[in-house]
Amino acid sequence: MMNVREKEQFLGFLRDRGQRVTGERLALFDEIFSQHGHIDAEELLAAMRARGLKISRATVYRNLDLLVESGLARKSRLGSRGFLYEHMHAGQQHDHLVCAGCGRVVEFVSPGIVALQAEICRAHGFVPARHTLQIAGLCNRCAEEAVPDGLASAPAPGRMAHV
Amino acid sequence: MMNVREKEQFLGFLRDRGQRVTGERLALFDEIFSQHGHIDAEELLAAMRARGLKISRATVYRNLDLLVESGLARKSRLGSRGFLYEHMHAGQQHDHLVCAGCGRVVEFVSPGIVALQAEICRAHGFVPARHTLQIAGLCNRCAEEAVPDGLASAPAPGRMAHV
DNA sequence: TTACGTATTGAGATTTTGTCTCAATAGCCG
DNA sequence: CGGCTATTGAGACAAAATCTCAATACGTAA
Repeated sequence: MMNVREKEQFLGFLRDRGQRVTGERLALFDEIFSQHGHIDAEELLAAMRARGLKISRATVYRNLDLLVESGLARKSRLGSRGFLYEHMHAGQQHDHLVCAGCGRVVEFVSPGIVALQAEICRAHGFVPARHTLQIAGLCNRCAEEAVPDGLASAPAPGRMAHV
Repeated sequence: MMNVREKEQFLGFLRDRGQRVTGERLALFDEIFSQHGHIDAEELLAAMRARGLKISRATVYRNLDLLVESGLARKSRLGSRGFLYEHMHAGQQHDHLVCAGCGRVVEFVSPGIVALQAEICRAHGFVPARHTLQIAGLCNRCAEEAVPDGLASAPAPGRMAHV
């Protein structure tokens, strides 16, 4: 089984707060860690039901928030409506590049932003906790507007990169 | 009258797109430029009605989007629900520092983030357009948890600063 | 292992936020 | 001024998330 470390972190989080380890919580954990990109609560619910699990919408919403509080998931708004969730791995903070044309989301990790965050917080007497950086622009394909067929390769969306 | 330059920009924007200059649009423009911080659509609607203006909710929502398209307003999600709007001054892009304790929002301008945005986009073949950076942390007052009475001064919230 | 107290769940109602409809109104242009 | 049509208003509608409360199941202690 993958995600042993993260699951332990989740169980520890629940124990520390005196909250119960329920079948629904474990199932939701497994589901979000089996998903690759960003996914919304409704899709997550549908995916779990498709696997034969019987779970209520309210439970999914409630426990997604719990996962976010535990630091194992992140809630963000990359589209125009609704929140999207993604699982997190310990200590790994990444940001998003969103194409205004096709909506494609590329994740990236930038040491620069971490330094910048510290600098800005120092200047304003804040203790930094976390940040959200979203850059909107046009991806190579959308920037060329009318792309000639068969010329551009089709790179896999949602890959991770370092800057 | 203030905001002459911005109002001209708005009128020009409408003309360029062949859209009409209506009383409601001008009133919304005046209202959002009379507001200082971030405000949501419902509050804006209430404020306009409190001034004796007769305007519909749909019109406020529609024209807020129009102001955003014109570049004179920005729509963001600083709280947990709903969108907040703020007026913009030509060419000025700022970001937000949000206190996780008291919710106070401090605006800042950072040349560093602009450079970073360009660098990241170059690395991924994106043409940069705009970005949203939100840093969450604890402000000086909240960081001290239990603040001794009368010790801390009460700085005005929502001020603008440069880094 | 069982029994108990209580956190958690499920199903649907409800709230919240924003969009849509379409007849009436009012800009804009000749 | 008069006509064409974008825009507005009022409320219906839709989407997303939260709330309610009885039923269930987790954790603890005997």
